[in-house]
Amino acid sequence: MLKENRKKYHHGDLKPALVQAGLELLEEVGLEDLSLRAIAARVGVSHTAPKNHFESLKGLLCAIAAEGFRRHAEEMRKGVEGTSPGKDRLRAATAGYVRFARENPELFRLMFSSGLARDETPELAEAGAESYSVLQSVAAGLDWPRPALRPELHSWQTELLLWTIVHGYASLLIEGRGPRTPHGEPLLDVLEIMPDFEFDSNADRATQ
Amino acid sequence: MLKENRKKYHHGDLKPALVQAGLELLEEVGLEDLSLRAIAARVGVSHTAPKNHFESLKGLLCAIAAEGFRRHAEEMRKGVEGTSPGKDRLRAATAGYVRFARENPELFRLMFSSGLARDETPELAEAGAESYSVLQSVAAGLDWPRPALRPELHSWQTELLLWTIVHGYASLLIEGRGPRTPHGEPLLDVLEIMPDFEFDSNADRATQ
DNA sequence: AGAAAAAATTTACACTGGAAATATGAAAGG
DNA sequence: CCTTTCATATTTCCAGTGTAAATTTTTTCT
Repeated sequence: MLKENRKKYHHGDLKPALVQAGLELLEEVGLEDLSLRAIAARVGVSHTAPKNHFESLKGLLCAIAAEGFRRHAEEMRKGVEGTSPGKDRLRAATAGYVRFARENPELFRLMFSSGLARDETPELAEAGAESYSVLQSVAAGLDWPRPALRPELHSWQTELLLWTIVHGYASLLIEGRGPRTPHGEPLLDVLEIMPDFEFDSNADRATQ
Repeated sequence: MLKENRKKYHHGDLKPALVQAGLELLEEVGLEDLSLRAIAARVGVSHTAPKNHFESLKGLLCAIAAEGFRRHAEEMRKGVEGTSPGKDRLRAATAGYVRFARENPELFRLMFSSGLARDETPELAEAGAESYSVLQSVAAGLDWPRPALRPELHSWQTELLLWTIVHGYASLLIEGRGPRTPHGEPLLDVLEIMPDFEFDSNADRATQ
């Protein structure tokens, strides 16, 4: 009986509005200065209104981070689609991963460096898994044949290695601690240091 | 004229005492709940006393993080000394890096994920560089001969790759987002996924 | 219409970091 | 020895934070 297109009561859709406002404010003021009261004020409600939709500030942050993971996954998928398994796909996925971090540094920090994973909601866990699954599918294209340097690596190790490299890279980059070229400029392309995985045309049939 | 062993005035050595108390409280209550007032209270002074030694809370956090980087470097050096350049040294350094992160997760987050690098003090910058230099010296042992997979990699790229892998690994580990084996257990040894660098006895002479 | 439930506000409280004025105590100069 | 000086620490105050409880407003259901 709910008419979705009609404003239902006081605000209408406060819950998603808070998430949206939080996403905006997050990049504007930074993670440490993001406050529940400021988010509520931007939406135009009192600072206790969110309590009806989120248990606490942490709950709201979980929802914001979850939306972040969905966009993170989308950013990688966007680049990946249309590429063939192998180097092009790897380039597209890693580029998407790093691009997302550079364009949403505070959101990226909320997702990965805020300790939110310790008490994450089911929604957040699922969104995080969705993001990782994109990387997994890319790694699947590298799984067979195996990386030349470690012929004995299992596929889950290849995935982990890929994730570790691209994540460490993005983390250090947005934190301002490197990576930099010897000339001091930020190194923006992770592929410049990515170890060569071995590709050939048989990669397709290995990707189930 | 200063007699170091005698209490000099009100407190004595408030500055290092605050850093020490901060290091302790940090791991006890976590980065987000660490407060200036709690640190001051632990030392037994008023919450405005730190103002005489640190410009603000951020300044105190910088001093804590700097001490963290020194211990971080020490943790790696401790394992590295006595090893010969190559795989053993790599194992020791990476193990130290990850061990430090596991034993001081909140401190590690303060050092690398708190956005402190944006307005870091000279002390913090120097301590961070000291820590990185240990990794550099280890990478030097891998520099010649070059990693098998990317024969064209420059030495700074090898350093960066090594740093990226071990840092991404430690970050994901303490954040609880992986890395995990397929059975769900945390993967504690980064070498299980580390790409093989090529070593031989000539590595020594290449390390100047 | 009236009852029930949901949503949002008001008020209050215990925290936080920082600014300003004040007090304390140690060192230095006569 | 006494006083001055100055770094150190305290007291007081303020604006801001998240959360809980009681209350008001609006929607929904019978």
